[in-house]
Amino acid sequence: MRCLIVEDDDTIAADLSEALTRSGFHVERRADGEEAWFAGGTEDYDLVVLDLGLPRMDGLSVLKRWRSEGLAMPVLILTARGSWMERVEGIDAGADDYLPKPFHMEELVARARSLIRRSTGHASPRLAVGDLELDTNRQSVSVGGQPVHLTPLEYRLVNYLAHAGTRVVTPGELLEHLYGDQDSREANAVEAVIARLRRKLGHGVIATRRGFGYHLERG
Amino acid sequence: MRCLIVEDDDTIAADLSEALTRSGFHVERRADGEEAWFAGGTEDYDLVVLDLGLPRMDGLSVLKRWRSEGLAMPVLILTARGSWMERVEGIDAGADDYLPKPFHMEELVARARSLIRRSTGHASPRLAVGDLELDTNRQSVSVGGQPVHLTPLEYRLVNYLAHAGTRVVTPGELLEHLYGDQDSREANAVEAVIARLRRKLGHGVIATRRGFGYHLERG
DNA sequence: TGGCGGCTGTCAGGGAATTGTCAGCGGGAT
DNA sequence: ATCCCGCTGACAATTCCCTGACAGCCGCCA
Repeated sequence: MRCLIVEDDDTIAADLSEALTRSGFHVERRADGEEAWFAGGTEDYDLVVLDLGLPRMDGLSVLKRWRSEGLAMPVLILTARGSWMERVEGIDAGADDYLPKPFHMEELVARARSLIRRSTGHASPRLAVGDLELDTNRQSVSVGGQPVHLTPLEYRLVNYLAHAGTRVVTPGELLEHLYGDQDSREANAVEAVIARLRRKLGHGVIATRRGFGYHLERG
Repeated sequence: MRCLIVEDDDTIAADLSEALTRSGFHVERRADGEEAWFAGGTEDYDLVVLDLGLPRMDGLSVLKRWRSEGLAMPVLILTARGSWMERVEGIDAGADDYLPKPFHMEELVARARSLIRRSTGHASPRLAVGDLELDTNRQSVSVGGQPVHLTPLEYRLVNYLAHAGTRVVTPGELLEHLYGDQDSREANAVEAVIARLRRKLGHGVIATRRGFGYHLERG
């Protein structure tokens, strides 16, 4: 984990650096706002600890500029004790956390870890088999990078096939999973959906094993 | 956004409720730990505000139980002033934030919004999806630079969609997060709001995925 | 207190997308 | 060659969604 400390006071910076290093961060430090802004935009940090009172460009401006440039790394700001307005401003500017000075190093480290924990794990769950890509979060499907519009039933079928990987799935299995079996459709229903899917996805995606069932074509 | 307040003091709870409601949350409240634990496990909240001193089960235990059950919603705990040990414990138990009592409502609201941002993967308080721009600090919405006047309910819906990015949101999800589902509206209520929104925002902003739900149009 | 206006839930009608069924066709397997 | 399984286009029923109208509710102001 790579951490940027933005702090003009040498003593505090050294303490921060030591505590964070000890808990496993690779630490870099900038002492003024402009340098900090540049570093944050150029390098890729997992966490920024930002003091608000800085030479050349104050912390809030640095933060706002980062956010308006679309930089999303977690930022923990250090504020003066008791000045809650400052904290509100910081949060409104896009800070993820603040810590009033003076603070205990244990607390800083705890919050740093908490921020890291939060910021990771926002990946959207995706499945890919061959040319087919399926984003289960957005419930969208694409083939060779091209998004394809699917109806709910079509999506459910592809979803099931994708979860099966390249295993062969029988029509009966599909019937059961698409309709839940209580009101049974004619067996042909599945074939019809498959046909519509092939028209949309192209004919190289869903393969038929005559007598057995269907499976997705491996890449 | 749906928020659970866990607080045994009626006055504080009422103040919290009012402030959060005003800034666009649907608020529910529980007064003791056990009820809170149950509600948190049963319903789907976007945020929990948790007091530590509670009847029947204390706040930290509630929080730990939630986390051990795999519930990941953001939790903001209210702690006694100055007891930093309590704060560290809270964070270790899985809290995402804390606020020492007494506090200013503005700060609570700012932190609540910040937590929502973080949990939905947004850094800036200004969300932009396609032509739509939403300022969570000012609770204002504009399309293509033109400010649009929205009613509270309309704002809450757009707010929820914007935090979801371009993910497809089902009507049921909207129903739950806008109203909570204790008093369930007819499903049509959501459609009605969507229709009114489209009249105001234009018809290229909110897209329908028939059979799935709604999502904002990407830029 | 009473009227007024804004907000929001409900209802009913209509239009469009979705999907099950059917019948005919084609192509592999034996 | 023949049989059978599976494919496909057409069609109809159904489901889903949009919209305008209306009414209840609440807060505001005279």
